[in-house]
Amino acid sequence: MANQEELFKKVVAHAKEYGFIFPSSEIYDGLGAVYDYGQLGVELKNNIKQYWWRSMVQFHENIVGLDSAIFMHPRIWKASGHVDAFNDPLIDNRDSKKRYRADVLIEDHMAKIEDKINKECEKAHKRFGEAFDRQQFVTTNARVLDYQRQIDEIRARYAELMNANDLDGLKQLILDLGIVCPISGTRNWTDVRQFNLMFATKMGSVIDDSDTLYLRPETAQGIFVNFLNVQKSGRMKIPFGIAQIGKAFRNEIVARQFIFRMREFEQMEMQFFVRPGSELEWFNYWKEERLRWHLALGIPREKYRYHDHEKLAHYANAATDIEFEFPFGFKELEGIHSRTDFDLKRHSEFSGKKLQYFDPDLNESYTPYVIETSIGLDRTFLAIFSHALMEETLEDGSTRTVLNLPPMLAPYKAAVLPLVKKDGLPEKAREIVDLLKNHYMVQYDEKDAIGRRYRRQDAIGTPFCITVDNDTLADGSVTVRRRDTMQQERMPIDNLLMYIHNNTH
RNA sequence: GCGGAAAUAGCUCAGUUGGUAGAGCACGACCUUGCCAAGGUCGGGGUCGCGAGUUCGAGUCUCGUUUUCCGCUCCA
Repeated sequence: MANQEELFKKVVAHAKEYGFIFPSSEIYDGLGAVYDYGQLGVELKNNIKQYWWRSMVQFHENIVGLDSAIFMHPRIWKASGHVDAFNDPLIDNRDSKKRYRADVLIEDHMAKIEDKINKECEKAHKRFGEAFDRQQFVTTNARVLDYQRQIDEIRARYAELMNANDLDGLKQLILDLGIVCPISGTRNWTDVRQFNLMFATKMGSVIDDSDTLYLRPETAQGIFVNFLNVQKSGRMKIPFGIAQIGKAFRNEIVARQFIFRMREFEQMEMQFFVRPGSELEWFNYWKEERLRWHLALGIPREKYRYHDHEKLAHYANAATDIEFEFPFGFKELEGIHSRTDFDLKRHSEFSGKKLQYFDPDLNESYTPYVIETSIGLDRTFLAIFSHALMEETLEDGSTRTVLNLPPMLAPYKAAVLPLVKKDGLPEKAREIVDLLKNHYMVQYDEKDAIGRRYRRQDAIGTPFCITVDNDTLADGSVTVRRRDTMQQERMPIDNLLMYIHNNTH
């Protein structure tokens, strides 16, 4: 495990040192859990996107793309359940380190007083037997009336505080009521804090509540609200899918582990619309299909595992994660969820628009069921990058650092290196760069000894180094040195394009 | 959010009881050389994360703060 931690530190350091990933706003002390992709990172990330897009949209005739806006109508997040499910005032007990919903603590406290009233009633019932009239008792007994008055007071004060969104007042109420932590039994509370997973901003010049917009916490809703647009304009027939790559934002309470959990991140999602009743069949299809996609990157099967959800979200009737063994353990990389007709039905309800599909085969209309595949782009980046980074011990006992990326994902496909910086070799190398750069990202490097330049390319994952020497000037041939084997092969310049093509697809 | 640890050059680190900030690598220029990371010469780069305090004097001591890492917690 210590080795794993060391490896993870190396991953972070390597990513920064070679320009893959930088902490955001670093010269201003950074911004928590936000990162920037550097000059090599953006290439790798774009290549991952392209690989996903091709495998989903280009290779499936019944899947089309979409790029919906980050800003969406605020009611969308009401319909999706995001507004209500994640807007709770929370408070921590410092001794037990447990977190509670402040409103639940207060409700529980009131319930305890309610219990006292019930106990008084029971006692009176025993005393008076059949003659006991609860209604009369609770409206006349002094002790019960006092309890009731307490409850009413708390409720009134609580409602007022919640309306005013007065978090300090809520804490004071908890202190005044003498509420203790059920575990530690102490009153050592932190301040009450409002946790809303969604970032809010304002649209328009008039600042009031109706103008509050949220930065989307997932890209899926943009697909659901465009369901009819795409289906009708694209004449799509069920089953069909809509794919989207885009940024999403979550105000995580704890965001850590490098780019694994960020506040601003990128998702690659596909919502697949199917006939009701066939959803579990399609769920299983995508479950297998998506794992195949990961395995095609050449990462061993044992680095992946499925994690089936037992506790399902409110919208799902089946769910599984594809987990990857990161340096810090198996963690979710992609989710495949059977979302039923929850989303389309809710949007239908909230928008008043009928979101249905007329199925010509069945001659009837229905709300389609949805299978979602949702993969974190940054997590995929981290999985590929951390698995690719290795320190290899060579035969002579020395080590080399290699970024063993799948060639199709490598930022640079080739580096062109003049063996020496004279005799016209740099000029010849430039010609080769010009030839290749129309088709591939290539790098030119003439600084330092040739072996050093090979190792530099190894460290950023460039699969091929093309070396120009004096023979090149004579016969138009170059040596191609492969990253993985360090073997060299001599070939005519004319063959380079085809050679790179054949080895990077 | 709680607890623990760390922060000095791009990177890895040194810096003595508090007394003028260093090394290696990397980077730039020039010379030399050439097929698997270490040639030579010269050079650029740090108000020691930030802010206070103690002191004649703080990289070093104290407090606060920010960021990162580890553990807990949270994650529709």
